Amino acid sequence: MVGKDYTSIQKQFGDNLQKIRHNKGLSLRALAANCEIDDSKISKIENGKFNIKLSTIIELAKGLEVKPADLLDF
Amino acid sequence: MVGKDYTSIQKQFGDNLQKIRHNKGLSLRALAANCEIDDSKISKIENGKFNIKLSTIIELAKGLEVKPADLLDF
DNA sequence: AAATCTGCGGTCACATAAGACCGCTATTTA
DNA sequence: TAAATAGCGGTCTTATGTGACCGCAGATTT
Repeated sequence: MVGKDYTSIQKQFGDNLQKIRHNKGLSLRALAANCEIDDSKISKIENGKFNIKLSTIIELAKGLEVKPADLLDF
Repeated sequence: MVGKDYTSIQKQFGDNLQKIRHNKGLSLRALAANCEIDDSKISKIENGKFNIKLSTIIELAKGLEVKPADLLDF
């Protein structure tokens, strides 16, 4: 373990992402189709397994049709 | 060039970051001291040279005393 | 029962952010 | 005029996110 642990933030982000996706009534594969991100990866993100990059946040927001800032509103 | 190009989004993020930093009257080194991120790296981020991770967005927000979402509000 | 959908876990090569440095050029100030 | 201060560019190693896959269990639909 070299750096700090960010799994808590990753989980918060993931929970928020999943909540928004459910609100939009989208399945993992449906969202995946909208944003060119593999569905298994979105699953991992929702479960707090990744410290994703800015570009991925942008893509997810696009696929969900929300503002990028909304994904960080938690 | 393997993936998409996100420099435009990186630049927008960087501009926004710099604007907020200036609003707070902080120098690169002052902000760096607040968030444990090297000042030269913050400079590069502000100039759109990095596709930073979620954890870095969180750290910058902490150092600037703003909400993470504010950094994506552009 | 069979087909489909949904969420999720794992693999592997590759690209790149992170982290910790150094040092230069201006500009400001003591 | 010397010394901080501010912005920025470059280097090197290491850690890890990305992208593209595969396959499975459980629920739902036909």
